[in-house]
Amino acid sequence: MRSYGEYCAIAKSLDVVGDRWTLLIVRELALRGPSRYTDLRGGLPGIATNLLADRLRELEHAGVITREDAPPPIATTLYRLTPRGEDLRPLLDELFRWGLPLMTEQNPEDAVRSHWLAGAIGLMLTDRTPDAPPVTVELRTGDQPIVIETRDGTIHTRLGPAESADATLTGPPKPILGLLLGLLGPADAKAGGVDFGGDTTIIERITA
Amino acid sequence: MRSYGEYCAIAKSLDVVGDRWTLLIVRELALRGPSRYTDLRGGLPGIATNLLADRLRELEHAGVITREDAPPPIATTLYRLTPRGEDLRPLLDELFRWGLPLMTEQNPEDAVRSHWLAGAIGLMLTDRTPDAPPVTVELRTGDQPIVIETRDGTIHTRLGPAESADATLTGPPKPILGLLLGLLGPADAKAGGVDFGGDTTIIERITA
DNA sequence: CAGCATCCGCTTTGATACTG
DNA sequence: CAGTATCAAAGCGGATGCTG
Repeated sequence: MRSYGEYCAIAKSLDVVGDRWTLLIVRELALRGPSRYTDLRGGLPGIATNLLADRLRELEHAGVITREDAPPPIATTLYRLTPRGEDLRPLLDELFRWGLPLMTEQNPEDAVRSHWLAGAIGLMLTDRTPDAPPVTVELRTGDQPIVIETRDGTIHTRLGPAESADATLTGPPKPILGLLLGLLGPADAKAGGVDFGGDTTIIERITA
Repeated sequence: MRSYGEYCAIAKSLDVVGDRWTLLIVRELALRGPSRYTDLRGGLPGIATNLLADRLRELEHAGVITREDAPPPIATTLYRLTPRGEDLRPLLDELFRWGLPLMTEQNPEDAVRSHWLAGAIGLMLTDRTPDAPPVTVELRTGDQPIVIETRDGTIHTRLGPAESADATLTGPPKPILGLLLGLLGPADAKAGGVDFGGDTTIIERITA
């Protein structure tokens, strides 16, 4: 990207991370941790491969990421956020918060990746009864299951199946999100295609 | 900008405000309040006028800004942030914070506008002795003076000359910023071209 | 297969000129 | 003042090819 040529902190930030795809690459590294080139591409559907290579170079040059050889026996290079790159997390959080209302419009051709939802869900849920025993909810939507766990009154999310879920939600991402956000009641969510499993009262405990 | 086509809140935010110039237009409206087309152009040196017109249309369509006729006798239209647009302020703040370290590099051809600095300076200064009598500092840099005032222990900034400043700093923006950020001592700031006026001990009171 | 580089058609941007 | 019109240059998306 051409520099804006402004002596302004906001413009200088955008000089570095304002390019198309750049912040989404940072998002991938923030959500997945150190990643291979191919995994990044999988999380950025539609990016041209040369563009990904260009952006990674620029981000490395700007001190936002580093490339490193993975420890043996894995023969690949990993891309990782530097501390300066980690400092972008609050910015990603703000983008997430501002964009959340837009999630009510799901374009049919929108790609869905569970890890996009997982990392963000923790930002919007709270455990209403933190002193009650911890619970586990599994969301079955997107390309892999999402596990929501309460620990010490805070919400944690991770990918992959739960060993034992107290409740499960299965269905399209939009009504599941609507339910968790408190925009949809259980009846509306069911009508939207969500299947409830296990102890459904738990859902109320963690919805916003 | 083409949509990223991702069912992800961050990507959906960027679908709306990720275009080149878009967030800088929001910055202008956030810093200046309701503005005329020509004033926006003045705060966005280098933007092509057709592009500004395009972006304003898109932002209006996205519900981020509104255009309205100014009250008589002024015959012009004003652009103003909607509440949804105001919600972008925390995002601008994060961009500002992340970009602040980049302000140590000032490209000689970087444009300087006082209002870019003024709105942001309040984010980084604190009054260390809030119980002491309020003070006023005037910065003479950029295209117009900046007034820093302490009120009730918090820092306020505005543009335009101060009626009576307790201290003044005159010179190039970079060393003035370095001084206020605590990166430069008074001697270094002087060496960088900063002229001190009035009671310079006040500067220490408000530097980060 | 992972990790790019090259090429090509298309879209977006930047610069300038022009108009109500 | 507040834009629209035009056009060259840069950037992007998609396909393909190369290298360890």
